[in-house]
Amino acid sequence: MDNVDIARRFEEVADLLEIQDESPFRVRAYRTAARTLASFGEPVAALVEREGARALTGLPGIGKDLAGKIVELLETGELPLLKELTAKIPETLVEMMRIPSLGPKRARLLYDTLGVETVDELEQAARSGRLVGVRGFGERLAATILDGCVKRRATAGRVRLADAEAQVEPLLRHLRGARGVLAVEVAGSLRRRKETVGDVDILVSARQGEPVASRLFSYREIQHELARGATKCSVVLRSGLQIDLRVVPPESYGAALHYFTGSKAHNIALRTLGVNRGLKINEYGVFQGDRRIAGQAEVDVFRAVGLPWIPPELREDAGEIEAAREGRLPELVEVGAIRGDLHVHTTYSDGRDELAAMVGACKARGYEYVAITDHTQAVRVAGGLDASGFREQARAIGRLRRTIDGITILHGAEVDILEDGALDLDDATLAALDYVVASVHSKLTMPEPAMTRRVLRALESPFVTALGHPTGRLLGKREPCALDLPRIARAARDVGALLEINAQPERLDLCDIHIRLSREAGVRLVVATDAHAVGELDFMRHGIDQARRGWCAAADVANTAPLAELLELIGRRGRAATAAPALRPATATPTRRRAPA
DNA sequence: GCCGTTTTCGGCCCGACTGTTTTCAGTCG
Repeated sequence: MDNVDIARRFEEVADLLEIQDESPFRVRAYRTAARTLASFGEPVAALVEREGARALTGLPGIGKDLAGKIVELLETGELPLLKELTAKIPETLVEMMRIPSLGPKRARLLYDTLGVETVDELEQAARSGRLVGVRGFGERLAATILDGCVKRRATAGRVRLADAEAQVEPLLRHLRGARGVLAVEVAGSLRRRKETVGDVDILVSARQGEPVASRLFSYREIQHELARGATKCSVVLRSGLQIDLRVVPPESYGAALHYFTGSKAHNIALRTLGVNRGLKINEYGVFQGDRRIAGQAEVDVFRAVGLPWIPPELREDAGEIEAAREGRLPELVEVGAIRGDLHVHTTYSDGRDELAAMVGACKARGYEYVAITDHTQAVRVAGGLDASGFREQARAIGRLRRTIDGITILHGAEVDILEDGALDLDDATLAALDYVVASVHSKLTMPEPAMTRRVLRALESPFVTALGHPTGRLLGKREPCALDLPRIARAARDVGALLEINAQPERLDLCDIHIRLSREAGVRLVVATDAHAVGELDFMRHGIDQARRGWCAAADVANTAPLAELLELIGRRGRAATAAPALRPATATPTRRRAPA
């Protein structure tokens, strides 16, 4: 039972308590504890073993009672409270509660009056008209609920960040055309760069709300309206994405931006700081009595409670407020700091663009280096290379190095980690490469101990530079494989291997929590696109978003280093001596090659 | 259920909007 498992149990308890109309503060206590656990870098089991159960009460939001429940879960894997709660009401009500407009109260009411227990039953009840007539339910609410059931089936609730962003850009441009608009900005989880978003919050600064609302409702992609108020509107786009729009006057814009960026937990924590200073913080400003003392700029809201500005990516109430107070906020890595892409495919395997095109595109981006990392043969669908294939590619890269200057080409591979942890390429071939990404592509459902052993064995190879897309997850499609990530991180640190933050929008693997945990374990990370075409080199920014959510500074990311430093870094592995000849042409100064035209 | 430079008891963030109901509860962020 790891931290995330325990956190999940606590969330379940919170949901069930809420449905049973328990004290909202008790509910919140479980949610706070769940968040603390989910983002805690070390397994709590290890903490308990080392310092005893009492140490748990040192964690934020965990007191004597919850510490006891954690220990109980660690020892027995069971939580009697959870059993007690599910004996009283079905767990499936929790799913029902996720339907928009249905909360704990209404879910409970429908269960009590109609015996509705699941989302499917809810949908049937809505279709048959049985909802109307239940106290507090009219035609409109029934229709909204039915719509929510259908949508839930279609989208499973959340949209990938990159997809949401692509839909929002044109809408933002549309809104900027409204009369009297001073500023338009995205807030919410999109601004926090969360990997998936439930809906999109847009904030507009303007004196008058009505022209902005009219402008919104004239947008052609709108499917239907959910709410239309003087300062707050909600619509659903044809794609199913929900947009919430808020209009505030300029003197409140900063406060509103902070407010609607969230996260909710971060806001609560910040407001509590305000309360302690006799301040009231809401979306209109920071108030001392009736007097507004801040609100125009976001930074002033933080200043009012004695904090520096905190980047949106960190606002999860996961230690950022404490770090800000103590001056420990990291200076987050930016996409402009990236000096090269270290995971790139070409037509040698399953890439869609030729070697020269990929290298040229990297050079055009201003990169100092690129690692060409085609698949090995185990990945048959990808047309992976064998040893002779890599020798042939090496010759092609050699020729290209003589004709292109200004960028250093590292010859690499994305070598498959086989079922037993062996690598899909012989040592001699691996030794001739400059950069080796080792990745799992098959048998992703192995149990955790076996999968962990498999990856640990791969990391033992002195030729492995980085572990590629470590958990193999595909957002919304495939769960991460069972892997003892903290252990992998420690092993990577000990052997000097890098952990990859794969920037493919559907991977974003590692996730934010694992990145932070790895960083804190002292592992160096690498943000790489895994590009299979020139256009995918743009994915770098998605990987950087993820790195920032994981508290990474530039120094935590290997490919922000200049070439010489990078080579030193990856050369720390045992293969430095053998790899040196292969690197020599790559490190030659550009002036020794082609003369400038 | 947590927490404490107001406190070990009594607080616990704050407001907009909807739909339903005749003054407000529920939901949402």
